[in-house]
Amino acid sequence: MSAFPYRFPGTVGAGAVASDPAYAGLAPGESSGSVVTLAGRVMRSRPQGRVAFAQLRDWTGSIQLFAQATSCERFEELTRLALGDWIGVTGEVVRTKRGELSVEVATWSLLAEARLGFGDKWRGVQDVETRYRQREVDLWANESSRATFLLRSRIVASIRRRLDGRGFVEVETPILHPIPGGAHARPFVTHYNALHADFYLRIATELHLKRLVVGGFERVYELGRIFRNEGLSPRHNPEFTGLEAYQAYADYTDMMELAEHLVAGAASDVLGTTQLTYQGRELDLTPPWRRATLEELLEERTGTELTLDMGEAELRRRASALGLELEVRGGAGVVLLEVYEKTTEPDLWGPVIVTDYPKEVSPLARDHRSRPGYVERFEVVAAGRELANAFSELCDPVEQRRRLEAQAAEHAAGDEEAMVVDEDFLRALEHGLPPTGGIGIGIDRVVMLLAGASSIREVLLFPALRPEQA
RNA sequence: GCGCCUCUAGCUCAAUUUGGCAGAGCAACGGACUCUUAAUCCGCAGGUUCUGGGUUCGAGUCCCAGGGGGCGCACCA
Repeated sequence: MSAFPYRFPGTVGAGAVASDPAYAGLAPGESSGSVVTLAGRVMRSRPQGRVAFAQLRDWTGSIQLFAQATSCERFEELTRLALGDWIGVTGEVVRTKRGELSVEVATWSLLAEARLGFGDKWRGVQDVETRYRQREVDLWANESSRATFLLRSRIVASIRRRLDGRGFVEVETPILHPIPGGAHARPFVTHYNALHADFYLRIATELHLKRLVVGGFERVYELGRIFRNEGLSPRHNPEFTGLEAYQAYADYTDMMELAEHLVAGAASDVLGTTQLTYQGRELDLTPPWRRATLEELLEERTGTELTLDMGEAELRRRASALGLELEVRGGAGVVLLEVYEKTTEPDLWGPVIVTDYPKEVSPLARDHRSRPGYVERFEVVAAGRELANAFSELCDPVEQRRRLEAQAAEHAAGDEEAMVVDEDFLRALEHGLPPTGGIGIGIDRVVMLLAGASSIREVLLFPALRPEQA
């Protein structure tokens, strides 16, 4: 039997009481006459003989507790609480003689003990390993961490609200895929015992979502976890949150506007502005964002003209002249993209909408309506990082089969990240995919930008880490 | 996978270039205090210096191996 209560109903937020305008006019030493009930952790304790002060913190904020030996039940016991103990209190809202709005404790209950501490009361917990492995400690010890994750939640809510507001329907598609598809990445493999078959954790939601557009879901999105079997870095986690949205009767130019609407909209929803500072540098997300072709940006950055038309040999020659050692195999499109990613993308502060990618590196995007060899695709780059990837979707089942078979040949030749042929997807296209625009947005990276985080681990509650050995 | 950096009390950090008794603040614990704000004051404890070897009269410090973490590279079209 535990001495702790099973419930403690009727609480209001500490932050709400602290900022309630009803108490703003309360003079030092004055009582409000209103009694409130709160619960949270004791994060500071300043017993002082026959009176005592403490800070009570819950997830809405904190407020000072005030107690007098003459009016507070079990006063001595209250002053001996450990920092971090959970308590529930009831008392009158007062302002102390020194002017601090407080709740004068009349009755209280111990809800749970904290047997371990929450770090240095001034500096918190700085050790990043502890902060990642024991996030529950980090959230109490470091106010900025708590703020970041509350911000993340609001960003995700903002994006959902804006998509819902435009008539998009949220769906959930399988995470376990019999064959991986929709992106160029190595998958995690798992085994399904009942089917005696290996399955793959999804590397994208693309193919199922397009099948839903075929099924008549004209505006559809999924916001969920994607898994890629890749290395860890400050910008990569093996599981991350992706948004993919598909809109029938739209093309990639519509997706550009949607990207601006969602990202700039989230900024203004959660920060109240689209002009921010990231890593000490100004970043203005106010739409419209600059639009430029990949080749324009390449030439701006390198001072060298590099186009698909000049062919693989010439592109490789010019890349060498720029001092690049390319190890990629592939044609002109692969080389062009590689040079762009090595020389230009990391220095694009943006935000900029980078358009018109080589068809060779975009097996799911529709041919450009006026530029042979290119597809109607763009990426949004901000702070040197890719935030979004979008295209006019390839609708032609015959062309799509050709592209996937080419991918499958690459896969068979040893490229583990190349796609394989997904017959279910191709059959769906045979039923007719209308003109459709699609976009994928890396939610973690958007959160990083808006939260000012330099590492993706700062915006993931439980980032991937090596298991500790005994 | 490779390179560089890093690991000291529960937390935050010291420990004389160039090896010489491992320390402080906070937290905890005991006490004082009727308005504190990182409360203050008195007292008392607190260590496998990441692990295992080695060099040395002597290692937190130097060397080797291993582990965790950070950053960079690779990977991530």
